[in-house]
Amino acid sequence: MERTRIIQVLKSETHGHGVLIKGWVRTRRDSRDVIFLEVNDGSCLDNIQVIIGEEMMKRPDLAQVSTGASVAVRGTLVESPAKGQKYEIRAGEVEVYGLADPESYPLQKKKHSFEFLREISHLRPRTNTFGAVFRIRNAMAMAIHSFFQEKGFLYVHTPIITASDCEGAGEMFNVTMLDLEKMKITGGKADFAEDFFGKKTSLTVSGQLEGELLALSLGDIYTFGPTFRAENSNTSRHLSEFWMVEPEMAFAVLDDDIRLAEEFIKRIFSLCLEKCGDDMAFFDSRIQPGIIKNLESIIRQDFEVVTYTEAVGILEKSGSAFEFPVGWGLDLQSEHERYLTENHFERPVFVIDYPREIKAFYMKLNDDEKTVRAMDLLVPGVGEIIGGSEREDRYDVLLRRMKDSGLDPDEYWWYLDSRRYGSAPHAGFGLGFERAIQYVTGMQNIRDVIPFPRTPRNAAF
RNA sequence: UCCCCUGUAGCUCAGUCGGUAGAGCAGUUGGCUGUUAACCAAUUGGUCGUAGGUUCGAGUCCUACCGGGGGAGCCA
Repeated sequence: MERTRIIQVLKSETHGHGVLIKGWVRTRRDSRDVIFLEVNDGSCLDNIQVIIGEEMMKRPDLAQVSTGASVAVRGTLVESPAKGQKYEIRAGEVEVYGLADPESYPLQKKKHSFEFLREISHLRPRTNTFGAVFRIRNAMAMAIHSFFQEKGFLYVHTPIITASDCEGAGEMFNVTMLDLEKMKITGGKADFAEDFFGKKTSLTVSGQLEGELLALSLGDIYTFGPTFRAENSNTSRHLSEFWMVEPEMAFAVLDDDIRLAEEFIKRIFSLCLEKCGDDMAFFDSRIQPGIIKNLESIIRQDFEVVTYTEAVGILEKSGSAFEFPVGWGLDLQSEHERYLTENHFERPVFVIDYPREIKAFYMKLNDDEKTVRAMDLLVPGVGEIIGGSEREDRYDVLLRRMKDSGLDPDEYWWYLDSRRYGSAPHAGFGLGFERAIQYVTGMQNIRDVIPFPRTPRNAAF
């Protein structure tokens, strides 16, 4: 007999037939004539109740089965005579794969704090919350792929090891085979010519520059992969290793970028609601009440578009006492972003045309020479979720902007070549995958939406 | 990196004015029971984050360091 996933068993239209399930025991309750096991196999939030009758109760291996043990149960799917569940399995045969010593097994039936569960990241996927989070993570990854694939975007792979000294997005991790221990002892200095690649290399902070090259060859592309930032940020919204989605469109301007971003957000949110109804109901009742309604309203609403200059005007006229100053040329702080999206517009809003001084060198300069064709999507609850721009496609302007930003154009000869030969207008954006998951699930800490988080001083598991 | 809070049993926490360690849960044992946050009774379990200091005496006060949380900056 073949194993059936518990999600399928619980959805059965009929009963009375034989089933084989395999999973991990969530709880065990003993009665005089029967043992009740709640078994979960990760396919869904719900457990299946297994009934072990008198004939097997005395078996020594079954006597030791407790929370955390893994079992296979072959039996008959029957309607449950008691309240609490529609079906249960009357066990005919139970095989114990692995026991879990109750004296040391850290997961209890009660609720644990997320801080504690983070210390046992190797076992936390066995809890309701983390099972649900990782099923949503899967659904969202698939939603991203299906959205872009349906639109004809090519999924491209950009390098993880890069020789670009600075991609303009924070501190980078070095990649080296040099013997650092030896250097420390002898007081020697790193000679990167001697290193594995013959030059200094790092882990990528973004695949965007390479993504642009592929867009300027293949049309519409997207990357979806890990990125690394060696910033010493200790917050609930930053990871040292995180996943990023970066679409890039050739022959596209800022307006196309905005339309793509709006459609993209609406689509991945609705696919999560559609594919993970039970898990979303769990987040709505246990993690963040109202999250489903909130997502549904985002899917329904038209997003607002304002220029940075207009946004600053709104903030100046708001009469709100902000902790940080508001003024043209200053970057918008979290509190300002949240005021715009939560208090003023009460919906997602794109802020465009930022001052060039506070944005990256590759963003296209507007005719006013003061602003660039950047866009940030702000959403209620978290603030910025997407950042993007139309790229500077004029060779001479890009070269000037690069020099002004203190970058060495020789290092980026390959990037500049894309503007020397067949340059074309193009635009794209970046979405932090984990932040999107945080938004959909309502999970407060980004460390709890990735299975094994990497943060400063933390790389266990 | 900065500011604030915090660290006591496996987990969640209490511990008064500085006087020598507590609860609930889980675990263990026994009882009851188609149970479902099961229930009832008994019971094991502690270098109070680490290192100094003040004091007759420190979980409690002081200093430094380490860990965790919240906020900020940077950003995605």
